[in-house]
Amino acid sequence: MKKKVSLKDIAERVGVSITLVSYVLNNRFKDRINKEVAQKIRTTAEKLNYRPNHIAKSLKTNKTFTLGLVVADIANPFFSSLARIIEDEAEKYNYTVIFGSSDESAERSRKLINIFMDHQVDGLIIAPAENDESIIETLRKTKMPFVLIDRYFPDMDVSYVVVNNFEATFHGINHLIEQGYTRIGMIGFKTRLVNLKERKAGYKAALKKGGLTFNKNWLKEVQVDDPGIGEVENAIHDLLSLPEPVDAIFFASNKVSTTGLKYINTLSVNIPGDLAILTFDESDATEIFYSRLSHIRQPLSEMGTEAVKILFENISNTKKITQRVLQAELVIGKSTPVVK
Amino acid sequence: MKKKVSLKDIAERVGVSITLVSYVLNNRFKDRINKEVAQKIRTTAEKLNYRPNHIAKSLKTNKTFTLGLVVADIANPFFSSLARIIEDEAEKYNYTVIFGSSDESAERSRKLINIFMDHQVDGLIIAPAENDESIIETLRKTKMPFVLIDRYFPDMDVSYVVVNNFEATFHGINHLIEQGYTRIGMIGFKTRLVNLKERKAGYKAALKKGGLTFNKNWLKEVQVDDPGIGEVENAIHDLLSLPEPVDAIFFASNKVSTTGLKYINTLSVNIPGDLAILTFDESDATEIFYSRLSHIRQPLSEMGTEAVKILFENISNTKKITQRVLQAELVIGKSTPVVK
DNA sequence: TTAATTTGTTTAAACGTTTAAACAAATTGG
DNA sequence: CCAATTTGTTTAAACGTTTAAACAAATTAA
Repeated sequence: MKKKVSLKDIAERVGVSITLVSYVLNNRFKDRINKEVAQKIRTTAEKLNYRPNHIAKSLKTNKTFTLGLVVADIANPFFSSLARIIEDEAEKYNYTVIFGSSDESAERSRKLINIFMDHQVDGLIIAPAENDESIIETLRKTKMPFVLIDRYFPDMDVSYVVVNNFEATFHGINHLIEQGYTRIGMIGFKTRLVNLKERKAGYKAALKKGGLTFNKNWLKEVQVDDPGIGEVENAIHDLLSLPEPVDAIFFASNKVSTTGLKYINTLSVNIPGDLAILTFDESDATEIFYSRLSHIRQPLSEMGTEAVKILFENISNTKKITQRVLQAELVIGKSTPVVK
Repeated sequence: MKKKVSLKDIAERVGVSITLVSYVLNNRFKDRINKEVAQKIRTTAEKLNYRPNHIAKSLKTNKTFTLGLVVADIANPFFSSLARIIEDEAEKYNYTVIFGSSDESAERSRKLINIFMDHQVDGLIIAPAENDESIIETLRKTKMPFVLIDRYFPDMDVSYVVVNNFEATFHGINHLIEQGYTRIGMIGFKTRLVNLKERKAGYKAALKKGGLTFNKNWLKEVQVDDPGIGEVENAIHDLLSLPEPVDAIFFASNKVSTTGLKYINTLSVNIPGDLAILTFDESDATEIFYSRLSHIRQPLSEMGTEAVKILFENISNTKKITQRVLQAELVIGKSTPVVK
């Protein structure tokens, strides 16, 4: 097929100026423009199958109707579900989403953010990685609107949407204690990411409040990035091999819970008889693992829509900072029954 | 912070023409250009924190270094894993990916493809929906390079990367028969999508070859798009309530297997004692379901890299059509033991 | 009847790049 | 020493839009 048709082609065909064609197709000055000419322009545009060149438009208007999404890993169901919600929400504003996975690396984050800015996105939604403070800080000094999601930096004055990790975990662990568990292990992450640190803090606080003294052998921390073959497996093994093995395990995210559960499947451990399970995040695992798992459910849908909403407020109103902490909810399944 | 810096700003600062700045920063004519001037340009670019305006560049060069990815649903782990692979692969070519979910609707497919083309993407990777023939056919007549993935249209002369659905399923069902199962149910889809029809055909062919006469009560077909609340659950219920219940179920995709397994969990059916399970696609469920599931594994990584490779061949060489059928592999787990 | 206004359309510049072509100055060749 | 070449740089047009401003013709007002 032939060349792409431009306003010029239509203009020539109809015998008018490019400007007029532009006005008609953008419905501007409709009270001024001759109805018949307008109609003719419209029909030839249709006939020639005209599609506006978004790039040219963007160059002039400085709006690309594109937004950049930086997540840790789009293959992680947590982020892909979020991505889907963001996609749908963005579509309502006629926006398209370009995405990238940082793999929890600050270097990759920076690279992605730069690339997206080079592409002149109108805004960014970012799940920042561990050492992204400086990147985000530079971004803040820029006129580029953005919202952090899932993770944030406590005393940085930027928009974000996160959940109440501390309280949610606190409640979760508290639930375990109330059910009668007394040796509660946790598999978390070796990281400075606040959302994950809050989960750790919530765990410890709940133990304390429940009158259980924290035993450092109960807390296992793995790498956030590069999974580390067998790290989770070893952690579980260790927790179960203690002189007094744990009677419950709290998985701090879907990532560890998924690998963890796979491993537990290979052991002859009876859930929840021998071991109770509580996990942060919902996933297929939550329902498929043979006893329905008790878990802490993040309001994904709300997170996504809020993030987009805040971003667009930021895009139009500029520099309005909104920080939202949503409530994660404890869903009690069958993996944490009352201890007999 | 201030305005974005452009080539013009650098040019003015250094006291040279915009052209020269462009040449230097793009490393063109390096043998001609005065080393010191070049250096000065580079350092001021650095100092001003110059970032090229990709949009302006694209307008001139007609390349956006962006590609569009259309999947059924980015939240489906099958597609998000694929997306991740495509992302990584595209990055090697310095490409960014914009994505959209069609929800198996032709109308949405068309819309997404149009949007992506308006954004002047350099190419498209598309998992087409059920009635996308005409859209793809129009696309074919265009100069836009594209590759279909996962699904294709048998006698359309376009590039694609798919798997051998028929044979893979045939082998899978054959395995069940060899293990001694004689009443094998299938939960598939009510659809015209070839990849799924091939799975059905493979199922039937294997039954026939195995000397089992196909019983139409064994085959349940659900909607591909709009899941239909309880459809899968009812199907399973029916299969197990037959006068002679099935002794094995083949799930035709991760989508049905995930919901199916969740439901089976709520029943008092013993897997694999009462019921063997075979599923197409790998997912967390495959390993987490308490007996490791036998399944048919699609070579996701190969699919993604091949698709990108073919797309880029198409982008540079133009109109070279490549059709790749990759081999899906039967992974024998513990859900399909020999019948005693 | 002429000035002011309205109507319908065009001109021209701009957005930030790329790139072919032009050009002046310096260098080389014969 | 002059012509030809090389070196280093600039001019100008272009990509496909948008948009302020200009404009000519028709209409209205006084």
